[in-house]
Amino acid sequence: MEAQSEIDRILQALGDPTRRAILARLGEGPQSISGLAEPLGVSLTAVSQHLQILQDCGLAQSRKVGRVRSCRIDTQGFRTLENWIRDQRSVWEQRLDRLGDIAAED
Amino acid sequence: MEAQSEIDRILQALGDPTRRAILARLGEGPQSISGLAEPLGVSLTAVSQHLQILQDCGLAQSRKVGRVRSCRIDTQGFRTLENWIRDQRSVWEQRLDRLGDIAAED
DNA sequence: TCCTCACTGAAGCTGAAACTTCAGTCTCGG
DNA sequence: CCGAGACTGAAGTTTCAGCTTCAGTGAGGA
Repeated sequence: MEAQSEIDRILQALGDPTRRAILARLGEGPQSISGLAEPLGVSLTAVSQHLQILQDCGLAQSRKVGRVRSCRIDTQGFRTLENWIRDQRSVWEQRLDRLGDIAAED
Repeated sequence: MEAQSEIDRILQALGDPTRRAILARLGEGPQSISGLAEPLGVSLTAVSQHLQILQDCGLAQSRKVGRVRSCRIDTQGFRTLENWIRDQRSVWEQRLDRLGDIAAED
């Protein structure tokens, strides 16, 4: 299980509650690393590590402004996720339409 | 962090690669526990445990037919996930429209 | 210039999650 | 009724993701 796809990395990233809390906060507007760390009660290092993961799969962005890192939501990863779910559903629906086995098995 | 919401449990469930593999297989049609375990190279017990988690958050269903457990996709959890993403996006888009700070900050 | 503030990198710790084994239970075919 | 096959439950093991601390680095204010 090496070299995951983007959707794998997105789902894995969203699996962690601290990262979801970071994203929720970023949803309200841009934040610094300290601004994110404080309400969560974790170290700056922890937030930096999470942010790296969120950036690597396109769920967050950041850039350094002076000595402060400004973090924000990246919508690209969420679009990827939305498309993935749509694709999944269409696969099942096609299969179910084709076989018509819902009523048959239930 | 006790008593997670349904969307939290869904995302946490999808975070695991083995569970995603199980769902991918179920996407092709119903399967028994053994049918799921064999290609994954894990024990039946492991699959049972994962299935329990997937059922608890509405991503899979199963029922026992004789001595075989028949497992399938549950679309309910995926609908919940799809709605969650839509909601998230609409929140950000509202904020960005209101503040018009994309160009201003970049 | 010097100090503080905001972070970063390296390295180690720890608890929860994923996995295993093994001993049942229940179903079905012969 | 007996045996094999499909799971299930309990209990133990192990890995690793998320966390910490601490020692830098580099920006900016006094």
